[in-house]
Amino acid sequence: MGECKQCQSTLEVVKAGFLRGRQRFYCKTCQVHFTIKLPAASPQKAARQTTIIDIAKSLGVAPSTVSRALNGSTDINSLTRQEILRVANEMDYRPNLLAQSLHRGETHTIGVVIPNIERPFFAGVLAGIQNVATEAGYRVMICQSNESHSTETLNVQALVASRVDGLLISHSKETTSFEHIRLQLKKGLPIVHFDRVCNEVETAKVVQKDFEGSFALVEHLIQQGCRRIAVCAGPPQLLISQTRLEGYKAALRHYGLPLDDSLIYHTEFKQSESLTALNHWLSLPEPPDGIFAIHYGNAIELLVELKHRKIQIPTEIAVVGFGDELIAELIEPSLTVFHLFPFEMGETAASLLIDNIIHRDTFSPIIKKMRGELRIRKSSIRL
Amino acid sequence: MGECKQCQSTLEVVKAGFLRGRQRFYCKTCQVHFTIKLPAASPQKAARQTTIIDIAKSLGVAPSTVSRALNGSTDINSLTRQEILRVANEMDYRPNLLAQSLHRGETHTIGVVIPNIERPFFAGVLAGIQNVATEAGYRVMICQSNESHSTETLNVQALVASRVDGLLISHSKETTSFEHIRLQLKKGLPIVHFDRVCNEVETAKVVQKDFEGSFALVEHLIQQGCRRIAVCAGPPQLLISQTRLEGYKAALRHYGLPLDDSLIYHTEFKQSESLTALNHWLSLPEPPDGIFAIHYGNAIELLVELKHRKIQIPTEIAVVGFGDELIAELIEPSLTVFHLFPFEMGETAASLLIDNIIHRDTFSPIIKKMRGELRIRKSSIRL
DNA sequence: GGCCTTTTCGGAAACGTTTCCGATAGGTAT
DNA sequence: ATACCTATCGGAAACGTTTCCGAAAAGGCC
Repeated sequence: MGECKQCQSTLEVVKAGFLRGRQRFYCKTCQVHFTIKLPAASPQKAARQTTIIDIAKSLGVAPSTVSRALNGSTDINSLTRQEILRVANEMDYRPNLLAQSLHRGETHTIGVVIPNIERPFFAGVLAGIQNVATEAGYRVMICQSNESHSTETLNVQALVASRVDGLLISHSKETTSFEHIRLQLKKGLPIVHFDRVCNEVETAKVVQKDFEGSFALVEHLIQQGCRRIAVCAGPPQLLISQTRLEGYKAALRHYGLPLDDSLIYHTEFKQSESLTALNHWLSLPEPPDGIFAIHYGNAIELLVELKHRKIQIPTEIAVVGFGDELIAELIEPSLTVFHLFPFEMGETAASLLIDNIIHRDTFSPIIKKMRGELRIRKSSIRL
Repeated sequence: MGECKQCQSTLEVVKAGFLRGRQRFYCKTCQVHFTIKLPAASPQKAARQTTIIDIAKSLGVAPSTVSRALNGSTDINSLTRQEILRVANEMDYRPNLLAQSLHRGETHTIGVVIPNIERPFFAGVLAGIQNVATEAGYRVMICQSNESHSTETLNVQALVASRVDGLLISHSKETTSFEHIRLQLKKGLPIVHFDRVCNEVETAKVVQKDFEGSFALVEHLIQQGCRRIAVCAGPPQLLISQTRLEGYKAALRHYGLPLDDSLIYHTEFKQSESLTALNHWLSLPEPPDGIFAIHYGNAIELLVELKHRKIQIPTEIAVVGFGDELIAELIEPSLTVFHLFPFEMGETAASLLIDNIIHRDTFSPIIKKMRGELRIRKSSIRL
């Protein structure tokens, strides 16, 4: 029998069931239950970072004093502070950001949700975001939706669980419902949309010149003599696809060209699709003499495929694309594009968000439009 | 005079200095000091996420019970659990990961330090890391060193302050001292190097076939008839530069070709440098008939510049590069490369690290070498 | 010496969660 | 009724910070 904790006697001790695998006892004199402690076996303790308490103990002061010394409070003797700073440095003290964040209720971290980190456009945006965020003392946590709506929702939840101070998001191509955004917005989380934005929720947004860029590209094709201009449109759900398509249509209308639905082909950013699109167009009684690809990836693919089929670019078919990359300049013939500035977009979005975080009250659902410029290259010069 | 908190009388109350701007009093009867509270003004309270305590209160149970219900403990009645889960769902409860991490002493987050997120190679690695990490329930925090040693050190410190469970790092080109790594290693932080590794510290490492790839590329050039092969080497400090240069030298030696130092040109990954390198080589009494660029970026630049100068590729000068990208295939002439698998490298590094985190005890400084393959294209086929 | 002051520090609460430990209520055998 | 048992819950401590509040000490002024 065990020995009672209070009376130290074993006389009136009886068994009293099991608790978490350990025998339980009851002392009738003391009317108290107890169990026998196991010799806790874990000498394998993970090395800890030094804490404020460690410093406090080693100097014989209170933790609050150490905190004051480290945070530059005036409520402290300068000699005490010096000593504390010395010891802190000696012990390589690093404040535990988790504890700080938990206490302050803010993490100084912003969450980013993008479709894919490998796409150069988004990588550029990320670099811009990091640049501004780091400058402002914010960390960045990145998630990829992989173009899946459910993953995007999970991403948002994960970032919210990590208690990010704000969210930057560019939607997946599947996303047509925005409840996951609305829910967090209602809870007061600052959110800024960029590139693939939506009209359904009231957030600050950073967008490209989607309409203007498309208009300029198509206008350029028309000025180069193209009369039947096909468009390789993106996923029809995406707002940017729609806006760019609008720009295309507006240009046709403006120059009095007919709108032919058989020349509009929607793709899902997948490799093979531009080929099926091309096959479709070439099988038409009147094939196109110009192609506008909403997404630069499709433009490159089309260029390669046209070359492969020995179709002359730009004389037989001219090609232009939206968005830019080194490859557009180096491929032959070089590709006419509407050049974007992803880095700047990232910077703009991040500074908008951080502003939004700091001044929660004076928020307005502003929409910022990034600059962009027509870069005319060989794939479209027919005159 | 103020009213004493204890005796509620103002008779024996005297002033007693100022404390944080507020008048302080002393009650002589009660021998107690006190100040008058200001009416705290902050109705503008940031919306809070619902907590376990909120759920507990709304159901009239203890927070520990709610925690048990949410974490699938057996120590709970299934009806109680159902109720708690229902309410939790209703209130859109999300556990505060900060509090969890603080308590558990682990964040389920891994830190990544890379030179630059915009470089396709690193973007690919990142994607691989994210893939494995997400699968294993880990979040990823990314920092860019921008090729600066001091920034890299700051990055490491920031990630440590965030209490990441482990670190993945690819060093900046400036980094020759590894104290920042050694310090964390001593504290027990699991660290895995990838790509730009070093020999100075004992960590697990994931590397490319730097030596073998270089050897294969140079061997290929020799087999194509090249006899004076120049090498556009990277920053001489980087171990991968050294290893790749070794591969180059070994191939020359193996085939009995002389080693000519004037054919070795070190660059710093900057744009203009490949041009100065080219100028240097072309000014030699015996210019090279083949160029091996350690970095694919330089290879592309050289290709463009050679075309620009109307120098025939590969007949006059053949070009090969290390590393691959879409552009290598699409440029004309297409570029012969030693193809790498960045995504797989990221996956390997991440799973190595996570394994290291979970089984801290059975760690060994293993070195994993990724696969790679010679992809022969037009820029080097002379026979 | 009494009154008032400033400087400097310690104690405790709070952030939200998990986990340890014990208490209680209700069993079931003898 | 006694001796044992299980199931289910609450309370409190802990993680590492910051911050609120007050105490102690020491000095100045009349």
